[in-house]
Amino acid sequence: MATSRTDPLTLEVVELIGTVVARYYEEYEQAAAQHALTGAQARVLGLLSLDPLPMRRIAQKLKCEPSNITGIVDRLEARGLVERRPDPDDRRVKLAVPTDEGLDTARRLRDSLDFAREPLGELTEGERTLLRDLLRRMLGADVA
Amino acid sequence: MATSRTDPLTLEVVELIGTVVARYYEEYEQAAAQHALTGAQARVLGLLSLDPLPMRRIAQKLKCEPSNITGIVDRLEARGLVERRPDPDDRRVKLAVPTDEGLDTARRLRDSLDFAREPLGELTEGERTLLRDLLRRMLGADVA
DNA sequence: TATTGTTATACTCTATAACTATA
DNA sequence: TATAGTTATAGAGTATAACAATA
Repeated sequence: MATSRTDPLTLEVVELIGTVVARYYEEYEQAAAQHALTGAQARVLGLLSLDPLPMRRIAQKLKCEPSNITGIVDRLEARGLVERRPDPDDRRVKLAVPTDEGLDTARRLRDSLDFAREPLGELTEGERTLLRDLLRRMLGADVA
Repeated sequence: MATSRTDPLTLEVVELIGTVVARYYEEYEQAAAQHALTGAQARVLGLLSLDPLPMRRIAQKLKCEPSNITGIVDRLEARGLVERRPDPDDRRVKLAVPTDEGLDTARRLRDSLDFAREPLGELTEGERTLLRDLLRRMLGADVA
């Protein structure tokens, strides 16, 4: 475990990252609302648009209790964006699968997420490369 | 308004930032929970620990409706972490002021927020300076 | 017996609208 | 009239515990 740093430079970087986080979150919620989705619904739909998943796996990805996913998928299913399908290999499992409309909504949601694309326009290609490498190193094994 | 970029490099940086945001949020909620606070309560307490504020100003800072702040401050007040004080200049206004215990809790909360301090340990001082400058440029006027 | 998904419950956060006390 | 804070209400997310179906 690395020693915590409290020098002014590190504290400023932490504060800057906090600002990025706040702005990203805010813009994500706004983008979701523009598609009449809550943040949680948008996150689940975005996840399923990459790959259909059993209910339990969704909870693991979102780091919440499986019982919560029931309601979120209920609401996405009522909107016609997601379907529950039985898993032929294990009849206990239900796969949550996006419908065509769900995939389309997920795609438009991604396109409307201008955050960090617009601010990144302030940087040159070389600077974006530098930023990418620094973030990769910061995040370590997770993105290796 | 800058043109949105969809080149692979920019998309990767956006995804990396998304990872940072998810991890930061998760760790913030955990740190709050360790002090028996919700995320919203921790954010309000952290804000007030810098500067006591009228209820309405808290809502503006958190970008939510003023009616929500009533309940959050109610719960912080019930815990003895915050007090409502009348504003002598305008008797409509109530100032939310952290108690000594509230200030102490806010300080310990900040100390336990190791996020972005620990991962930043992976970077040299020169790299942290570089990251700081890139984030400043990205965020533009907000942090000028 | 263990696991998957669900239900039931309680709490918190959120927005909206109506209310009160001041200004 | 306008503003600050509150209350009332309804919807959504969250964790916990108990349950049915299946493994």
